[in-house]
Amino acid sequence: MRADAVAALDKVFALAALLGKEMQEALAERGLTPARAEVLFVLNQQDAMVQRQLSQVLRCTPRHVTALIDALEADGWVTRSPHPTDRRATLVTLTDKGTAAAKRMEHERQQAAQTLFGDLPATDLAGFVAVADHVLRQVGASSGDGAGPGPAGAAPPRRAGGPPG
Amino acid sequence: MRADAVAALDKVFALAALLGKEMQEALAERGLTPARAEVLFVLNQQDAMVQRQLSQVLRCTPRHVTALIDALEADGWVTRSPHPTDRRATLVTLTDKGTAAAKRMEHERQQAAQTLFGDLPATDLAGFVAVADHVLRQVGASSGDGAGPGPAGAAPPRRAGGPPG
DNA sequence: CACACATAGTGAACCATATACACAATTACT
DNA sequence: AGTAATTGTGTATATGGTTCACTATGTGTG
Repeated sequence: MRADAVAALDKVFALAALLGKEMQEALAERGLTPARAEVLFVLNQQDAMVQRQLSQVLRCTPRHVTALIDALEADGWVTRSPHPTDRRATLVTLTDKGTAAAKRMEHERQQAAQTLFGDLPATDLAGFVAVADHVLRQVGASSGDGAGPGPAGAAPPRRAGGPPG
Repeated sequence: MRADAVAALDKVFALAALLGKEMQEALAERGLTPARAEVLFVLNQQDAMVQRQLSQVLRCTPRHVTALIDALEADGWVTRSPHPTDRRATLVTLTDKGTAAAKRMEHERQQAAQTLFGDLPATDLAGFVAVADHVLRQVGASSGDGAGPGPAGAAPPRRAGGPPG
């Protein structure tokens, strides 16, 4: 039983919790939520989408897309328009406000990456990413083999600082 | 503008998303949710707590604790009992079922850590944790200085595999 | 003792994320 | 023409949260 492995797992969740909270607060200042911001992000990459497409890209139900677009449309981030050929479908397009927000967020994402990782040696960063990739592979492998219930209590200390042991 | 920094940030979020999803599914199989599981986790560490204490440890509102305990009590994970001296307060105690679940989750958390990180050299792991710590410090520093809006669009690719550039 | 004030839990109402099911309109296929 | 698939959405539900108001207590002060 390696204690450093447990510490590493705790660290990942501490990081996720802190970054997630930070991001959420920054979004809230703009009147956005994570889920809605992601819609803007996706629409900024592949302009104008039908809701069905969005539900596939976002990996959520079509029903939830309806709700997200309802909210985004109400606040003027996107507009709904009829599909030119398919009268069942609805096209979702970013407004100017939505486009500006998406571009700003994309820029700030890269800026944040520089702030957080920018002053680290390239080798350290490469090592970090290599370990992360290793773990990502392990997750995929252990979840697909049908052996056991998986890491049920993996991340109890969701609020940074937890018990590092 | 370092591209590897952006890639590293993406990796962190990919990791968080995947592990989080994995954990949530494992908990669901036991009839638990992340928030409720955390209550069991906390109660297993510091046995028997008053709800007010719980709200402080969990960093949520007392009202939400009421809701969480309602759900946990309904499913037999915990019991409410009157505080011996303070008639306003309510003591929350793990049932046998709750204790067993908490211990099992704690065990599986350590097991998961071994699976995910166990076969990595100690030096790699130490480097990983060092980078994570560095980032945690950076987050704390950049959020407290009141300069700018923070990483608004830091983690759009919440569903693994996003655009690594 | 009486009164003011703080504390503990909760009802009511609300928002965000997300799901399943049912259903009407429309399109595609036979 | 008729059946099957597709698209969006109404309704209901679960989870994670919050704020506000209110009751029942405890605590401290004059």
